[in-house]
Order: sequence, then structure tokens, then C-alpha cells
Amino acid sequence: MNDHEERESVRRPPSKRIADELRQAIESGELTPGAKLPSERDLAAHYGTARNTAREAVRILTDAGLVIAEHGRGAYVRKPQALIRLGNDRYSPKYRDAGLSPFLLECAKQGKTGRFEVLSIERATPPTEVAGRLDVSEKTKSVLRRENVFWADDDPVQRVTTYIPWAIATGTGLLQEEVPHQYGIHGVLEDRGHVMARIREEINARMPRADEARHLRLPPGVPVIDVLHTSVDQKGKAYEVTRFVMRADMSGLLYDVPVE
Amino acid sequence: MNDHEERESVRRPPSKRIADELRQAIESGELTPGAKLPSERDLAAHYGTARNTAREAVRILTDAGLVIAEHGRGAYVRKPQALIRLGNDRYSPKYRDAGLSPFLLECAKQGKTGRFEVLSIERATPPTEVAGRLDVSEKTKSVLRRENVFWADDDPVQRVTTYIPWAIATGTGLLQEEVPHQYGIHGVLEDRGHVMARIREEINARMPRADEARHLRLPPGVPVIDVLHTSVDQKGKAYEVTRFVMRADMSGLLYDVPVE
DNA sequence: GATTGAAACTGGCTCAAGCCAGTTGGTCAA
DNA sequence: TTGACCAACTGGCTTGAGCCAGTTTCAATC
Repeated sequence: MNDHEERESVRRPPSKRIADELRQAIESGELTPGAKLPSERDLAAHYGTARNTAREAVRILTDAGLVIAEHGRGAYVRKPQALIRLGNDRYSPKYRDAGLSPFLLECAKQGKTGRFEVLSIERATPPTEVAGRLDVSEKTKSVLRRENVFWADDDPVQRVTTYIPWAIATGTGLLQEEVPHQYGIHGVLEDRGHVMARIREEINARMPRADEARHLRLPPGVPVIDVLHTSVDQKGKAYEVTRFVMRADMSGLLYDVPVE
Repeated sequence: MNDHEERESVRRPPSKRIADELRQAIESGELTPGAKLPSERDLAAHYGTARNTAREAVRILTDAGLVIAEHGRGAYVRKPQALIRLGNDRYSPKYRDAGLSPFLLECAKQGKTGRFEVLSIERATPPTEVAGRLDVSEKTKSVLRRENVFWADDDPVQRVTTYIPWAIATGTGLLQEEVPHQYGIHGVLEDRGHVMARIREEINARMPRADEARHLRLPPGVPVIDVLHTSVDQKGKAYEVTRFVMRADMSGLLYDVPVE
């Protein structure tokens, strides 16, 4: 649009530029799932390109699974969908007994050095699937969100996002003190008697989002394994939701974890 | 090309028809991995279409992962590559003790009815990865190959291909008698004292081949889980190689199998 | 013999136009 | 009210042209 942008992306072909803008609109929530995209002819007119070019942009999004095109009707933003659902299970708490997180223990078993990098700790509004599990109060809809990247030697292997209801995070004084990395927030909560079981609710393989691909240094076209954990107490009340996103080719670190 | 074909595929667009022919050439082995495809301009001239149409055909194969296009060099048949490698492990022989194959037992657990359909039993030359494991004699390179489709209720879930060295298949009289379906060739060999351990050597997720998609009734774009087993005796000599290809969304039937 | 450089290839991407085939919503007649 | 039909939309696919940017090859030059 302006000089500045053109200089930076001078070689970005128009089809990809249009796709970028549409993708941005989708990922930012401006275009919600189910929303209809402008028709190919409208896109072409709006961006001043041939219809073929606009069509190519839509195709890029279709290939990426963000959009579904219906002959005669239009193109629509797709509801998120897993490529593979591998199954559900529970896993044992024996790793805590060993004094290590499962990830670090697996790294050690495989002769690698595991470490954490904290990307952010902040107050946030949880995504719907997390809010639903956590039963966050409708008024506040507020959680403590922490994002980590886990490394095995020099490879970024896992991205971990943890969500805890804001009331619990403040009520337990989680924010007032240093959180030991090797246990994570999960471990601190457990020390306070909050967590009794951790349920591995969903295991999926899917294509990574742009930021995930960046953090995990993924080449294009490589899928990730996506695991959603919920931590519950004896009464089944959820205190924590954790999402692991990991390089599929490193998932031995995940799947070698013994099943209860 | 001729009247007959045109009547049958009158509505198949040229781009897809070209893609079909190239795919056929690749899957039949006429174009081996690494082979160079004709250039887009040559394809267009050969089929009497615009270059864009030939280009679209190549793109279809690129999207399907069969071909890789290199700017300035050409398009080449890709070497088969796994999308995801999940890991290696061994699994226990306890299912035989239960008198059921793992598949049937899992079906029962999940309240489904499991059954087999035999597609073929024949003498064949094994693919290289199987020949390598089986250590088949260089001269004959001959195995007994059996192909099954496994059903859970009315869903085709698994396709199973079993390879046994021809000498063993004949030596044990496997061909002279009815092979009990619930055990498979593996079970018959075990009865004869041949099989001591079954090693799950590779677990991959990948896109299905055309025939696999057909047998498993897979919609386009859905990946499969691909597991390669090798059965060995005490001395580590391989007697059988089995390949399981299953719907990824039914793989609970596989992954719920306890690990030793 | 080594280096350079141009020509002849390759795929990447776009344009402007057109026809086909589905979907949708309205109009008009029964 | 119901049904048939048509017009205006949608995406699917093709054409034939052109320019760009990589790679390869080979002949001319150093």
C-alpha cells in the first residue's frame, strides 16, 4: 500500500500478498470460522489483479486448510479441524516422583540436555476450548497464560502453553514468587494440594500455525503433534489446561512416555 | 486418446487427465524416484493444451507429494518420505494368550465386530524394504504375499500386507491348508515354533496411495498410519514382515495396544 | 586448463478473456 | 400455495500470451 511496505516486500508476489492479508484477517479473528470470503472477482477488483491471481490467493488458503471453497456458493473460513486424532489416555504421575518433568526425563534417557525458555507470562482471555474446560467465570474470562519453548540440546522441540484461572493463580500466590522451571506451574499447584490427575484429553497431528512454525523452526509442510492436558482435582474440577505442540519427528519424546 | 476412453471420462478436465497419466506412470514404476518429468512446455505440446494446463497437472502431483519441482531445473519424482515418524517399540505377545488377534480384541473392547476380508494370496517379488529385512535369497527374491482388509463393523479400518519367504511358506505347508483367519499366517508360523518376537519397527503417518484410499474409503487429504512389523526367532532371523496401513482416525485400535 | 559469459533451457507468476457448472433467489404462471 | 423457470451470482477450468528468475551447457576467451 505505502512506500515503506513495498520496499520491504517488493518481491512478494501479489497472489501471496493477498493470501497473507486474508490469512491475517482469519488468524486475528476478523474473519471468524464460517464467514464468507469476498468472491474471487471482488478480490481481483479490490486488489487490482486478474481474477486468476485472486483465485491463486484463495487456493493458497484452501491448501493450508484455512478455507473451504464451495462451487457455486463461495469460499468460507473453515472450522479448525484436526488432521489425525490418535486417541485419549491418562498418564501416570510417576515422573514427579522421579523429581523431573517428563520432558526432562525423556531428554536425559535419550542422552540430550533439556531446557526451557519462557516466552511470556501474562493475564489473558483464554481460547474457547480452554475456557470451556476451565469453567472460568463468565464475567472475568481471565486466566494466567504462560508460554514456554522446550529445547533438547539445540533443537526447539516443544511449545507449551499453560492456562490457569486467574482467581487460582492469585489465590495461591503463584505470581508472587519464582516458579521452579523443572516442575512448571503444574508442579507448584500440586505442591499446594490442588492437582490430583492430569488427563491427556486430545492428541492430534495438524499443520502448525505461523508462529508455531517459527518457534519450532519447522520447514514448510511439516506437521506437529498437538496434545491437550487438563489437570483436575478429586472432584473432577479443572485447575489447569496445558497445550503441548511439538515437532512430529521428535515425538518419541512424547510417545515413549509409559501409559498407566 | 480413443473413443472408448473419452466416453468414460468425458468430464475429466485435461489437467487432471494429464496428472492421472503421470501418476499412473509413477505408481507403475515406469517413472522411478529421481526420474525427471517432461518440462511443462513439453507436456503442453504433447497433450495439445496450454502450458498453464500442463502446469496445473504437475501441481496436482506436487500437492500429492509425488513430485518435487525445482525452479530452473525441472520436476522430479520424489523419493517416498514419511510425514511423521512416531517412534519404535516392541509389543507383548499377550494377545495370542487371549486367543484373539490384537485387532479383534480391540474391536471387542470397543463394542465393535471385527472381521477380515482376504484380497489376495500370491507369490510375489517383495518391495526392497521388505526384501532387506527378510534376507530373501538373491536368486529367487520370492515371497508369499497376502493382503487383507480388516473391518470394524461396517468401516474398513486396516489394510494388512504380510510377506513370508517362499521357502518357509512352502516348507511349513502353509499353502496346503486353510489358514485360520483369526491368527493369520503369523499365528500359524508361531504354532510351528518359528516366531518368538514381533518388533514394531516403524510407525509413520503419511498420505495414502490411491489403492489404499480406495480400500479404506478415505476422503481426499486424510492421512494414514503406517506400521511395519518384523517377526523374528531367537537368533534374530526374520520370518515375516507385516505392514499395517490404517485410517488415522481409527488408530485408537492401534495405539490402545499396551506396550511391553 | 581455468574462467567467463551468453544462450537455451527450466519453473514461477501474472494477465485478460472466455466458457462451463453449480447455487440462490426471485418472478411468473398454474 | 406450489412449481417451473430464469437471471445473477458463485467457483472450476482453460487459453495463449508474456515477463521474470533460477540452472545448465558450451563456446569464446584468458
